[in-house]
This record gives sequence, structure tokens and C-alpha cells, in this order.
Amino acid sequence: MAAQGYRPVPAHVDLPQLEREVLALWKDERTFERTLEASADAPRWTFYEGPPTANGVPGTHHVEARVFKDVFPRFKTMQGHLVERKAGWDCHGLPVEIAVEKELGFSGKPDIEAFGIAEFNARCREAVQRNVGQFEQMTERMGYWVDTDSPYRTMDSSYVQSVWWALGQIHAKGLLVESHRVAPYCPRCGTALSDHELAQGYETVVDPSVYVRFPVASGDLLARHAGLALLVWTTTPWTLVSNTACAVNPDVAYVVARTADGELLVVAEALRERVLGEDSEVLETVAGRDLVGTPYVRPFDLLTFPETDAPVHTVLAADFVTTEDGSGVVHEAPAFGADDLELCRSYGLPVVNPIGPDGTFDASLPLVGGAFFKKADEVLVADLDARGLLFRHVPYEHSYPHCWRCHTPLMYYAQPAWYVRTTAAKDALMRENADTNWFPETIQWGRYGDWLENNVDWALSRNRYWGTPLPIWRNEDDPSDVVVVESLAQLSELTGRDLADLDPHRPFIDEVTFTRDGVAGTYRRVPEVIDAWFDSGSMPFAQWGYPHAPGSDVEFERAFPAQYICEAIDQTRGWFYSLMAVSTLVFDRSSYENVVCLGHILAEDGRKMSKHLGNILLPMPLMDEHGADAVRWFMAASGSPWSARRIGHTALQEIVRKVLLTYWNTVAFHVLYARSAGWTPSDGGPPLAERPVLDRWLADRTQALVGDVTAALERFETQRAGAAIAAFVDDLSNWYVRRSRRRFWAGDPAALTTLHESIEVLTRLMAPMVPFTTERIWQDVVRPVDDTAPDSVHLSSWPVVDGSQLSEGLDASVSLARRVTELGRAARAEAKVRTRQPLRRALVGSGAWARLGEELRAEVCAELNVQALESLGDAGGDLVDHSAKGNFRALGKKHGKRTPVVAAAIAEADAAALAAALAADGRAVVVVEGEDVEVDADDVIVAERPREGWSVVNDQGETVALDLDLDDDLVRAGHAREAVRALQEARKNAGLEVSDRIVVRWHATGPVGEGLRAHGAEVAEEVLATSFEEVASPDDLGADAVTDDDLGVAFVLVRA
RNA sequence: GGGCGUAUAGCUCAGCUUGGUUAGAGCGCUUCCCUGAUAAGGAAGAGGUCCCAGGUUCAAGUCCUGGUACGCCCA
Repeated sequence: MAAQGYRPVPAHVDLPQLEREVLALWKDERTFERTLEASADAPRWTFYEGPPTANGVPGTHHVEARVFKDVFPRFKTMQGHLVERKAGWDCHGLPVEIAVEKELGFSGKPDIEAFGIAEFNARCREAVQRNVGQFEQMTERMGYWVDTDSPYRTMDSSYVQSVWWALGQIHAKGLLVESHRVAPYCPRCGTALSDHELAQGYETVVDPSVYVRFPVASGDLLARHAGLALLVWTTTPWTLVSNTACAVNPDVAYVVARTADGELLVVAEALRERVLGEDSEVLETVAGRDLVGTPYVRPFDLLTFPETDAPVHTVLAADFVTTEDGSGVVHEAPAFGADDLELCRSYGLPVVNPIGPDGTFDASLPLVGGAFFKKADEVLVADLDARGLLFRHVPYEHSYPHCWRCHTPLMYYAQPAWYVRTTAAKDALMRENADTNWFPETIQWGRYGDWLENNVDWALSRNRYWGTPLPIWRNEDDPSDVVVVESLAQLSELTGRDLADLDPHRPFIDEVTFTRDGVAGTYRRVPEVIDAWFDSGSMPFAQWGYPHAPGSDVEFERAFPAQYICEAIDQTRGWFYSLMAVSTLVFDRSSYENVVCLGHILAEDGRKMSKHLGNILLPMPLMDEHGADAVRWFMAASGSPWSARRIGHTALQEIVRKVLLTYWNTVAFHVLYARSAGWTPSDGGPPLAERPVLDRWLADRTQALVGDVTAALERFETQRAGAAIAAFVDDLSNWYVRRSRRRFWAGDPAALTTLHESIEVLTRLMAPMVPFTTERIWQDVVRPVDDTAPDSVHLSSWPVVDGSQLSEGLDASVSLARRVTELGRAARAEAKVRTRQPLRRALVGSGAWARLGEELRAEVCAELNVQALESLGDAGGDLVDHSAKGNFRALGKKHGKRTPVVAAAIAEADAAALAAALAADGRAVVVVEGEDVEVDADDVIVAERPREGWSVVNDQGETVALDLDLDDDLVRAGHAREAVRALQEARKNAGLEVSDRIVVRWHATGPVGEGLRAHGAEVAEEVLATSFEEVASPDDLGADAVTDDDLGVAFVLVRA
């Protein structure tokens, strides 16, 4: 059946409008679904969608990752894989809670509890759904094909139960443990704060800064220096009540010093003058490590410490002690500092904590009982002073974290928390990382490997509301007896009630308790929820509800592990880690093979986009203005995706102009002339080998592009792919089409066939990156002319290199021709001879002349408007000067240290003789330091340079010389060509179609008249004139005459 | 404070893996050319301490060491 012809392709196009039409087409034709159906039986290439946290509106940075999440699935689908794309939403977590608190005007946990957890969590659920809607709109608009109809949601019951199951597996391996954790904590809100919250709440405050004497209790040092005390500095006197030890840096020098008052104190040597004054005296210098073990008298004995063999109230060694502030001796209260806790634990010291969750001291304590921790400072300092232990007390202004909601000063506070013992799986994680392909690869052993190397246990629990409840039920009578529940079904068995339809969130799950036969006590769930990162890290199995949901085992097994995941670099310690950690803990293997790690998108001013700075570019307006394809191209191909990049309107406009519109207009040009000639691809053209050289070149160039783009995308290098495509589009438009225009005007089947084939391949290669524009072209230029073409470019197959279309060496020859052309243009510009003035001949170096071949010489002649291209060598020796210089790259390998002298010898040698010898037998001899050294053609760059009377440009070994001598014929031809240009412009101004024929009457005197008389027939043909008549006087031309005074010609033209 | 990354023209960025002759492109600017698809194209010009300081080497934008600034992550 005969194919129809091309559909018209307008020269001007509104890309955003085009995209909306394509979106409608995809919807109508179910294109995305059909790509999945078509590849249903194909080998899988598994992609995991990292779920965005739906806690706000999508930003432009979200577009970045989503472009990469779309490009490669499209690419792999075209290559014949089934790439399922299940959307996902990260629904739980503090960011969602905070957004809802803000909406409700809350200022902390008491407000939430008063409001009711059930109602609060319902609001969280509702907020998530609202934001998901905005993400879905953006996702569709940008052309990210992902299944948003059946997404996984971390808040769904089946998802929660999968996470429970995973925790059960981890517990069974003994890796889920309860321990203490020091975190910034707001005693008023009763909650620990995340780092993110911490960063928002720093306030400058004045705290007491105290230096306190800790008398040394015994030992050699005391024996030598009676009355000796350690001098300890702190800005949190309230923690002194809990003092458990002191710490010094073992590698720092300390001194026993006598103050002007005769007092003996231990301080760091570097701080002595600052703390004790210049008039203090050093009695003895002691290495920090030699102080370790020294017992001292604690400042307060309000607390009872448990019996222990550990070195309570002695000096410990700690690397984190510095001599920047204070005295170099640090007081340790493990309940109130992460470093302190870690250090004291390593010595087996007990953790004593007299402060309750409300921030007040235990009421039974003397002196400070019932006091709010900060308020106790004053009383404690006064007491120290009264007992003679206070050495100095000065106000200290510093930045201290406060609760961003209620401005209460935060406590670093040890709380019980549940941990996943990832340190126990460190070796497995390192092993899995070794088998993972990172793009860029520096992440693997850099940022990520380093993170694994310094792995600490995963603090899993959160004292919050909107999250996956920690599925641990504890026996009230025996806190060590816990049951980790893996599903609602199991919970139903334990309780004897059908809980299958229970909402597994708080508060409903909190009310579920049970007892066990033969065991005393009721089991009640611990109050915490889990870190939302564990939710998202569980998505490989939880997205299917594995293992509980029917059929989930099949779904899981065929989509595990993923071949591809992609997120921005901040996820190295986020999702990239949680995903690998959860899978490794549960299955002993990672869940992804290739991971692409993107740099961030910055505003045009190079800073992060933020409301505060007012530099936000929202994705929807950006796509409405420039089109999604331009934004996609930017993300994929502008700059290195691995580094931070600045997006702005200028960059997007340039992409539209240089890439998308150039591509579009090339196609529009092709369709214009194909339709005008009534040609369709089914009409065919001559075999490739019989087509002109530019056609063979374009076919070769197209195949090379296929190879380049495929190789780049296989390595996730979108930038390289984009650069290759952009260079090709430029070549296609500005060399192939421009040089071949005349053949298109004439409807030459060879040219039309070649260009059609190239456009078709190019369109497929561009489809993953710019799916909209390519789809439009496919619908208008491929689908209507080929009955076998798939209905969408996205249903077509990825091009593979067709060896039969390659022409060995042709690309190099064409590059040379273009280089020669450039040089010729430069020579013309230098000589100030317009391109329209024909010249007799151009000369090029003999090597170039030989390599070009006859056809390309003709191309160069046409492009430079010269009548002949000749070899400089043939033009005669007297025309040419030679120059020679060394090629360092080649010489360096052979001569090493002697490279410079050999190069100098080449430069000093008789260049003409050297050139002759190299031309004759490929080698020559130069004299280096009195010694003959043989050089070959690779070692020497020979340039030829013509002498007088020529315009010459010489660059990088190539030379072009123009013969500037004009005779009358050349002058007349030049005038004729000027007239052609004037006539063409008049045609255009008259609004004629390119194929309209015209009648011309003209009048000119002098040289232009001569030119037109001599070349009238050619001029007439060129401007499609059926009649070209000279009139005797300009008055004969009538009122419509066009006069070109510069040229000295007047004419009138009308449509024939 | 630690880890990682980045630093090249007024702006946005290539080039660095594998050291080599005069460091490139686009945008913007000046002058000129060309134009029968194009919102285009071409030539020339102005514009560079390739962040700084050492080192390796016949030769360093490229490799090594140290530093500075910025970014990300973590304390």
C-alpha cells in the first residue's frame, strides 16, 4: 500500500504548545502503556523510583533527577527491555509533621497530644495526598513516564507491614537493639530535634563560662605538688552535677603551674598564659597521656553513682579535646554529650541522668531538685564559689541551639533509643559497595565509601507520631522480654482479634496489647515510630507488600535487584545508604547495581534557590515558557550532571535556539522541498554508493553518531550524548543542508533520501532526552510515510550501527574540506574580497589537495566561490616558502630529554629540503649537536606558505592561498552574482513562494550591465525567471521598479 | 572540626582519565561577510596569572603535596 506523504511542518513552532498536543496524543493513544505492553516478554531492566517526600511543592531540583529517571528507562525500552516504572511517595516523617503543625499553628508535641494523635495523623495523611497531586502534575508536564496510577506509598498498610517484616528479620539476627543516644532535645516540646531543625534555631546567648577546681585526690603528682587541682572549663554548669570523669588530649602537653596567688593548677601548656596569666609559673610539664588515670574530687556529690570497677572520677584520654578554648581539661557528663557518652561508654562508665524529660532535676536532689536545667546554673555556680571551687566566672557570649518553635534552649540529652546494628554488617556493606557501579565513580570510595568506613549504628526510633510504628511489644513485667510483630495477621493471632483491617498507625496500634500463655505480664507497644529513611530503604520489597501480599513474592523476585537508580548527591547518606543497608541486612545483598548520583541545581546567581533570596525558578512556569524539552536537555546535557549547575532563562533560550529549533528547521526544510517535489521516502533514491560525496558523508556521520550516543548512554553520560547530538545537528543544518540546498530545490531523490534517513535516525537518538519534539516529528515525518513505522517514536527501536553506511576516512576528508573552507574565508576577509566575487583559483597544501579528492575539491570551490582548487606544490617552487617545526608529542616519546634540541634543530634546518626529503621517502636527517638524527613525517609539521601577490592564511599545518588577480570575466561574473542576490531579495520582499516563476525586466549600465548581458541565462535560471529582458531606459520599468543604487541596477519582476 | 567535590574568557561551560606545539566552544561585545529553511550561518577582533604556592618532568591547565574560596554531607 502506498504510504501517504509528509504532513506539513511549519517553519515556526511554539514548543510549549507542541508539547501540550503531544501529551494529549500520548494520552489518547495510551503510548506509555503500549511501550510496556510491547516489551512485556522482553528481558527486564529494573528501575527503582526513589520516593520524593511529599511535604511541599515540587521544585526545579526535582525535575533534574526525574529527567534522568526518564531518559534511561526510555533508552533501555527502545533497546528492547521491559522497564517497569512504579511511582513512589515517601509519606511519613518529621517534615510532614512540621508542615501540618505549621498549618495548625502548633508549637510542639503538647499541642499535638491535646489535638489528638488520630486527628493529627489524619491531617498528615491529607497533606501528603495534596502534595502528591502537585508532583503528579509536574511529572506529567515534564514527560516523566512513570506509573502514578498504582504507586507505592510508605503509609499504606501493606507497605508498613513489609517494613515490620524486615525489622523482624533484623531482630531475628540480633541486630535490633535498645541503647542510649544523645540528641538535641527540647524539654518543653518533649522531642528530639533533627539536624535540619537544629540548624534553624541557633541563637546568640550569654551563658556562664566557669573555670572550676577539681582537686586531685591522690597519686604521684599530688605527692609532688600538695593541694594540686585540675582546672576544668565549662559553659554548662548544670551538667557538673552529673560529672562522671574528666578528659585530656593524650597528645597535648600539660603543665603544673603556680599562679600569682600561689595556687597549683593543671592546664594545657598552650593555654596557661591565657587562663592563669603571664605571671604564672610552670613547675612541671606533663604529657596528657601521663595524666590519664589521675583521680579527682568531683565538684558536687548530690548524686549517687552505681557501684562499678570503671574509672569513675578520674582523667580519661580523648582525641576530641582541643586547646582552642577553656583549659584543655574537659568535664564529662555522658548523659549530655554525644562525645561524652561515647568516651564514657568505651571506659565502661555508668550513665547517670538526674534530669527528667521535662528538663527539670529530680525533685529528690538537694540544692537543685525540681529546677529547670538552665535555671540551676546560678545556684550551682554560687555553691561552687561558696565552697572555694570556683576559679573564675565570666559571661560567655556564643551561639547555642534553641528550639525553633518555642525558643527553649536545647539540651543534649541521652534518651533510650532503638538501633539497628549496621556496624555488624559493615563488611557486607563494603563488599556490596565494591560490586556497585557508581556514576561518577569517585563517589564509590570517596564520599560513600568513606561514610561506610565510618559507619555507626543506625538510630532507628523517633519519639513522634506520623511514621511507621516501631513494631516492638514489650512485656510490662519484664522489659527485656520483647516481641517484634511482622504483620497484622501475626498481631491478630497474638491478640485473638481480627486486626487485618486495623490502621497500623498511631494511635490505633498503641491500643493493641496482648498476653501470652504461661508468661506473666501484658505486652504493650513501645511508643516510638521509625526513621522514615528505613521506610524508603525498604521499597524494593515493601512496594509489593512482600512477603505478606499474595503474589508479592513473584513481583519482588523478578524486580530485584535494580539495574538502575538515580538521585542527587545528598542521598549518598540518605536513600542510597538506607536502600543498600536494609537489603544487605535482610537479604545479605544490595538492591541496586548502577547508581547515578547528580550534582545540585542552583539558581542563576550560583546560590541555592530559596524563598529568602527570592531566586526561585519553579518548574511549571519554566516549562510553560521554554518547553519541557528545553528543561530536559538542560538537565541532561548542559554542563556536567555530576557537578552543581546554574539554571537560568539564558541557558534555556540557547538550548531552544541552538538545538531544538535547528533540528526542527532542518526537518521543516526537508519537508518543504520534499512536498514541493512530490517526493516521499517510498519513491526511494539511488544506492548510497552512487550518491554524491556529501550524502555518503552524512550517512557515515549519522552512523558514527549512533555509535557515540549509544556508548555515552550505556555509561550514563548524558552530557557526552548531548554534545554529540548538538554537534551533529549543527553539522546537519549548517554544512550538509547548506551545501546541498540546490539539490533540494531541484527535488533530488539522493539528497531527499539521505536527509530523510538521517532525520529518522536522529529523531530516535534524541527521543529519550527530548521526547516531545521528537514525537511531533515522528508523527509528521516518519509515521505517515512508512506503513511499518511504529505509532510512536517511543515504540521504535534504538538504532544500531549499520556498517554498510560507513565510509572509511570520509569524515576526516570532509573535516579537511571544511577546514580549508574556513581558511579560505579568512583569506577572503583579510584581502577584503567579498565572497560573491568569483576568484580564479585557490591553492592548498599538496597533502590536503591530495586527500580531498575531486568531489570535495568541487565543494570547496563552490563554498569559496573560486573556479579551481590547486595544489601549492604544483604551483611551482618559486611561489612557496616552507617552514618546519617539531611535533613535540611524537618527538618526546623518542628523544626524552633531547626533545627540545631536536625540535630546535628541525626549526633551524632548511625547511624546503626537509619537506622535499619527507615527501620523497618519508624521512629526513637533521643535525643535532653535531650528530645526525633521523626524523620521519610524524615528527615534523611542515607548512607551505606562498609568496607575493596572494592572500594567504596558514594555520596548524594547513595553508590556503587565494589568487586575487581579477580579469574582466571574473569581474562580470561577480556583478552577475550581485544582481542575483538583489533579485532574490526582491522576490522575498514580494512575498513569492520559493517555486514561483517570474518575469524580469532590467536596466543597468557599466560593468553590471556587462555582467548581466554576459551571464543573463545563468542569472535567469538562478532566480527562476522565465524571461529576462533588458530595457533601454529605467523609465521603461514603470513605477514598481526596484533600484539598487550601490550596484547600479534597476529591475522589475512579476510572477510569471 | 572531618570527609568529598568544585575552581579555566565578562557569563555558562568543555578539555584533566592517557602530560606535548599557539588552552577551546557557546552567549554577550566590535567590525566585516553570507543568506531561496532557520529564532540561523561564517571571518576577524577585544577578552585568560587555567584559584595560590611548592614539587615531579625535556615538557604541567592536565600528575603529586600544601594552602585559599565556594558547595554538599557529617560533627
